[in-house]
Amino acid sequence: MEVETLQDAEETKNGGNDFEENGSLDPVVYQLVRVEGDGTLVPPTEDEVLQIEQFLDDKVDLPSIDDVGNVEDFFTNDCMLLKEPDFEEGYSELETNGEIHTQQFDADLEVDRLKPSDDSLDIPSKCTVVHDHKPDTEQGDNNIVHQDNASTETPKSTVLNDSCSAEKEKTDACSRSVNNSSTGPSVSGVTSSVPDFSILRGEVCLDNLTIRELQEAFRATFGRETTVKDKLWLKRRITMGLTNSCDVQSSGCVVKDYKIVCKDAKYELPTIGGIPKAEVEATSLVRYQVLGPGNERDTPSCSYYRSEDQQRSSNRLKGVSTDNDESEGTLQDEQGAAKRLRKPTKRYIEELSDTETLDSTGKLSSPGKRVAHGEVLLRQRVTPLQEVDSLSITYPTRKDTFGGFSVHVPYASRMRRGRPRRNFISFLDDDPPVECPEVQMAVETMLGKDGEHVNHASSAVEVPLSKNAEKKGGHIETAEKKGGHIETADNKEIHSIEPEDICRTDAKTKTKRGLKRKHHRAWTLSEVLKLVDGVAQFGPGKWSEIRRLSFASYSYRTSVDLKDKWRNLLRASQTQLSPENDGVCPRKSNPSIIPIPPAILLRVKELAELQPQAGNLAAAIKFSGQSSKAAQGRGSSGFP
DNA sequence: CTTAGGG
DNA sequence: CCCTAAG
Repeated sequence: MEVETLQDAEETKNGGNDFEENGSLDPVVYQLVRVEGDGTLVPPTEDEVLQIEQFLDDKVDLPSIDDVGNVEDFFTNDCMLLKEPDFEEGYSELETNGEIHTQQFDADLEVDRLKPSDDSLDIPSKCTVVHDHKPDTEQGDNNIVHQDNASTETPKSTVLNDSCSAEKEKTDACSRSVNNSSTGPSVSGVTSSVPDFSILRGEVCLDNLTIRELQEAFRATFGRETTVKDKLWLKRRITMGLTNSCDVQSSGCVVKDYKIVCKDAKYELPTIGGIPKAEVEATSLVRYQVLGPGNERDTPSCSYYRSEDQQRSSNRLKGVSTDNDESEGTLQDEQGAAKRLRKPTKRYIEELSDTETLDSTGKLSSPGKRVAHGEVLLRQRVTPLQEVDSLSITYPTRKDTFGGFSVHVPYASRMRRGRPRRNFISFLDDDPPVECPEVQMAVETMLGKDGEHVNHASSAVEVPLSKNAEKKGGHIETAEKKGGHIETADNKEIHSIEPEDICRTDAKTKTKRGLKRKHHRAWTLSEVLKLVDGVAQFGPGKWSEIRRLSFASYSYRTSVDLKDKWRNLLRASQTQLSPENDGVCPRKSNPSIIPIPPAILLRVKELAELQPQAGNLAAAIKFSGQSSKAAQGRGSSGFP
């Protein structure tokens, strides 16, 4: 089920939350259990709970999700959701409830959107008002249109699988340029591989755009093409993408510098706090999209780029007036001084000596280059107890016993950190034995004990920004306040092995760190947006502030997380927007990763350039990793 | 405890 | 994400 469909369902009904309002909600409680081969039921491990719990706080804001099929998938595996009263009806119940709940969490989205960033206010739990401004005529229209588009547009998988559909989309683009005779003034017939971000620059009323321009805007927004020719749909999608909200007006929205400004100025996206960004945009955009790195004027030598990307950034920081043609050494010294000096960590030292013995060719002088090497070493340490050859894929497995059965399970996914599978009946009957503190928290907040947090918790339903498209399980939320306890699951993950996990698992056992690794939570679009806005407000480095004010509702994001994510965003904005990559996912065009919308990356880039400029010059941002790669621009044969 | 950086 | 160093 796609988001817009759900949303429309809610729009037409507009009363999807009624049952929630009057509190007559049927307190159906789902419990997660594992079904064994003999039909016995076994309580979940903590891991499984965690997997499910993840969807508690994740909220859907991505344009496309696969739900229905996954729900079915979910039941084909060894986990299922049981309706507490009589789990025999679990299946049908889930389906109906699934719809209800999706509607509901759609409403929760609204809560989230309406929520002031400081999170200090109590938000009314219903937001039916939100949809009132939508003309009724449009609602019906939308319903039809959306269904239509769902089938005409490239399959949903393309949303999640950008690279694989690249070819197809290109052909689509070709045929489109033939079929579509509409003349877009600024959009050339040639579908360049680089999205035309300029379509969103300045003040553009989406209503005035042609279909093709809308498509281009869509592309600039989502980083992928679309063949949808429906204006309404396109406008809504673009607006949704730019506002990161499902609640958008179908018309009357004006794009102003990548952000949606509604005509009635009723709401406006959080802006980069008062910072004049127009000119920066102009320069940075042009440079990256059109000129490319190799075309910066005052940088004639190629070695300049190859040497340090931070130099480029520092130059950009200084604006157009890069009269600062200092030598590399000078710049590096400058930045080296700005950087906090730090002596190697113990672990690092250990690794150094370790690799020294293992591999004399290890470059001790350049620790940064040793990353790949280190990973290899880690992998080599994996010593699976057993290996089971299944379908030509060899998974490291270990033996485990489920209720008397001895089976092989993937090594990584069977870190049983949960309770033993005893006392199953009481598990169903008693209060949900919440072991994970996060789940505990979520449940508590949903129970309404903490009035301030109730809405936050229920509004924190979002689809991860990047998830494994091919093997994602269902995720339908059942967030209820009345003791409802949410279970969704990503079943397939149970059967798949993330190499990373193997490494981690092994590393943990090796190092005997009993500490539980924090449950991985993919960053969602809205989280990223919040982060970006936070940085815009408080500046980079004020992570605790950002966390307190912008991430009050996301208890699981620490300031370190924010910092890390920002670092990644910087890298992404560096890599993903560079002309060489043609906007394609850098990492082997990994299909499982939904690229961060270019619009957001642009903001990141702007901030990265703006902030240090405001502060001191030497505080240039250091880009690492791909920076040298990204900097190795090819020819200066610019773009049209 | 917070931030910065390397892993 | 984790870990550690430095404030």
